Amino acid sequence: MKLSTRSRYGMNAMFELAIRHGGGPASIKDISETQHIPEAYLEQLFIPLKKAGLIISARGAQGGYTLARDPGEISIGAILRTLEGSILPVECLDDEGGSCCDRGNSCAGRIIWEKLHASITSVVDALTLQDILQEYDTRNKGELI
Amino acid sequence: MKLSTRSRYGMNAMFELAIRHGGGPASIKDISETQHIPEAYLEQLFIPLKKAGLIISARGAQGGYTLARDPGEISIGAILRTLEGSILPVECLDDEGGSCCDRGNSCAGRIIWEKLHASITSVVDALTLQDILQEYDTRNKGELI
DNA sequence: CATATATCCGATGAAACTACTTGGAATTGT
DNA sequence: ACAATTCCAAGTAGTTTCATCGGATATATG
Repeated sequence: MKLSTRSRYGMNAMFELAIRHGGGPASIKDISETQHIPEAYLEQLFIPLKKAGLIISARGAQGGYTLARDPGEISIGAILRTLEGSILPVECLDDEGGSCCDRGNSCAGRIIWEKLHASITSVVDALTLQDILQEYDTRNKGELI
Repeated sequence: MKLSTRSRYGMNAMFELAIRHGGGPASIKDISETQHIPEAYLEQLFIPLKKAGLIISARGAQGGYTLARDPGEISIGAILRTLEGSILPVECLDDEGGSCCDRGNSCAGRIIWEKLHASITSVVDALTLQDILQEYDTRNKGELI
């Protein structure tokens, strides 16, 4: 029931890439400094994000990472699923013969989870980096930087 | 992003108590057998649930546990919060001076979390054990027990 | 070409957490 | 008295999380 450090770091890194979108590639060093993420750790987080096709890398000097698509086309859900693994690990699913409890096929956990999962996915899949960017701008408007 | 075993066990145990509500107290032994929860482990889960005032215990022979209120008055949210600890552990909160990143007060993780949290709580706080009971009955209607 | 700058890659390690166990003391219905 | 049952405080094995380290590989730039 909480955002792991992994997700938070990864999320913030993606957010940072969104902010810099349009400029050149951003290096791990730059991102980790701005977002206060351990350099070597962030490197690891970028591996699955790259594999998932959410970011693109450029090796060598002046290299770094870029969003693979516009911020409006990358959903928070996609990022979260990539970092966190599947968002729906109810072990109590598809067990043949109600092995979950002795009370038939539908245990409480399953019923609850289904409702919870539907709610969570509807939120994170509808939300894009662009939305976060916008909200961020709104909030920091007028604040002392 | 998943229901821990702890939550699932605790949830199912509470569900079991809801089913038995109105009858006498149910012992840990009975519950753990029906719901396939390790006995000694369930014992531990009941401690916080009792402290939170969600269940009542009766010691001695023929003792056991009972829901403290009617199933309709116990929300899934209350149970989850009790078992899981606070549902809102964004470390990146109330840090003075934007220590989260160098980009002002509102980091991406925070914005996302707030939306996610609002969505989750609205679901789990509106849902009661009674609702689960009902859904459970509906689903298992006509099924071979 | 040489070099500094980066990503890539695989292994390793410490700390925290999770799931579960153990052993026994205290309480209470029969 | 006795058996059933909650209460309580540690302890433990396994997993996961959060990293770190060392070096190989690629590439702009001078």
